[in-house]
Amino acid sequence: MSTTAIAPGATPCRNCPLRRKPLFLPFSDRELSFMEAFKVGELVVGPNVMLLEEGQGSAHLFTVLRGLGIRSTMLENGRRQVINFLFPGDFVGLQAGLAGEMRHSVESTTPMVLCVFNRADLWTLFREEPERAYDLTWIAAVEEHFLGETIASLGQRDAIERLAWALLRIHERLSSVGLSEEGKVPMPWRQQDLADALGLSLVHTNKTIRRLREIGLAHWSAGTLSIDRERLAALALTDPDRPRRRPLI
Amino acid sequence: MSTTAIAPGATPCRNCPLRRKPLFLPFSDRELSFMEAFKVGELVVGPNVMLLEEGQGSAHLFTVLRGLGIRSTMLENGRRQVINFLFPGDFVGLQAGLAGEMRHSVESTTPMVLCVFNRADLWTLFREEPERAYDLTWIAAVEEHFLGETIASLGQRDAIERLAWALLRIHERLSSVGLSEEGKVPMPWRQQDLADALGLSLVHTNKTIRRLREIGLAHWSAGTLSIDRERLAALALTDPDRPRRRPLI
DNA sequence: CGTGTCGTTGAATCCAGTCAAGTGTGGTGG
DNA sequence: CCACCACACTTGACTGGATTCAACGACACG
Repeated sequence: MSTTAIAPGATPCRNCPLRRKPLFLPFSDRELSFMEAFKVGELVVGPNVMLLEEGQGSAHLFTVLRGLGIRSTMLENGRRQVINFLFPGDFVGLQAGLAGEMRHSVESTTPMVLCVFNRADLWTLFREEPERAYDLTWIAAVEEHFLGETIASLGQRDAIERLAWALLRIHERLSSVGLSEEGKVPMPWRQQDLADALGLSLVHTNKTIRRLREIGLAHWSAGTLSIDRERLAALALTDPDRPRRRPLI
Repeated sequence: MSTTAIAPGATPCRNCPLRRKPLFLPFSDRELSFMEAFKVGELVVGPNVMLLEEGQGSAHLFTVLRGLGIRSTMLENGRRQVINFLFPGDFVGLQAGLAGEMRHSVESTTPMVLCVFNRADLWTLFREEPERAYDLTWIAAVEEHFLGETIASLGQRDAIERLAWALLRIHERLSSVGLSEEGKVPMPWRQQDLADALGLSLVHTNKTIRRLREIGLAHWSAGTLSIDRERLAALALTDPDRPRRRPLI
């Protein structure tokens, strides 16, 4: 069911975040040639494939081109925490790229296509392409912000607020990468995944989702999610129009 | 009671993380001269001073030279989440430095001394000092890892495990920057701060700390903390000797 | 057609939050 | 000097949200 293949010298990463925003803008010729040089290949995997495993080193960094995934860690007591979900445009493996070992696992949920880079090329990037390096750090800082927001949710919101916040965030993120159709977005993860992400039990997650459906705030079935954005945001106590990405310098 | 002062051209940051680890190693002459150039001044503040405020822009980045602080955000429902505690060697404001606006507040707990940088110099850093830029990104990646660990704690550990984990982590961190004396480290934060960091109520935090004291795992009083490291680690379900920082590339 | 996975639902239990009151300490001003 | 207040820390009692246990239905798959 799951296949992996690296296709060296494949087409350049038009969706790659290793450049200035906004997403989906075409690269310049100079950028294209650079990406070609830095890129090692393209990784195509089926669903439910472990891309990076906790505790192991990796010679590669990845950029998600297509598909959705999960970044998670296992605690010493055997419980699983989903750190975040992976969307197209996400960068994966910087930590391992810098520190040399993975502290978390990365696995695909849907089939995925990833852009593969050589870890060893990272230093070259910083030396010869300061703009790219700057963008990379910017991505890390944005990522850090999102993790901070997650911490706030796990620490200070109750179950229904957490669910509202998570579904809203996922819906926004998928819409921003063009995966929304008539307000519906793909939602391929299991309830167990969402429960592990929000620090809730599977049972309570299920019942809370039911509550959201009953009051008409979110419908999630058959791998598809549709929401009442305004009212969900009110419940999540989050300003949905809060600015996220500002101009650099 | 609280004073702030910027002293331009002060002594270079011997404790600054903008360089390769380990901490406390002296800078090379080249590094020193660079730090002198990049550094704008030194910020000295009293306890309980708001250094950066949520929603505001800042022209500066900081490095903690001395003292302890708090990084926190306010949720829309008025509840506070402490993202993390600040120790000597921490870098503050990268997110604002890149995104232009703070999404969280930073305040001092004890008197602090910080190294001040110009946000606008960040791009110069990337262009002219790729090594420093690399180190900066490495710091961001390490920070990201710690936030991931916090997420796992808030999501998957119960109250006593969270406390054990937090006290262990704080003790380790303070020891690593040389603030330990005979196993005792300063612990200037309030129980309310720790509660807000761990997503627990003040009352329950208090009672859990009491439990830890009664079974002899941690003593925290009068701003001083001492722990039984081995048994606390066993309770926190964390391997205390897990390697944290590996060689670069 | 058995098997496994995921989703769903009910009941009982318990951990953690809330409410409320009390202690101790340091600072302030009469 | 002492009354008073502000603040952090304690402690007990009650409540409730979330977990756990358990069972069942739907569906895909070999």
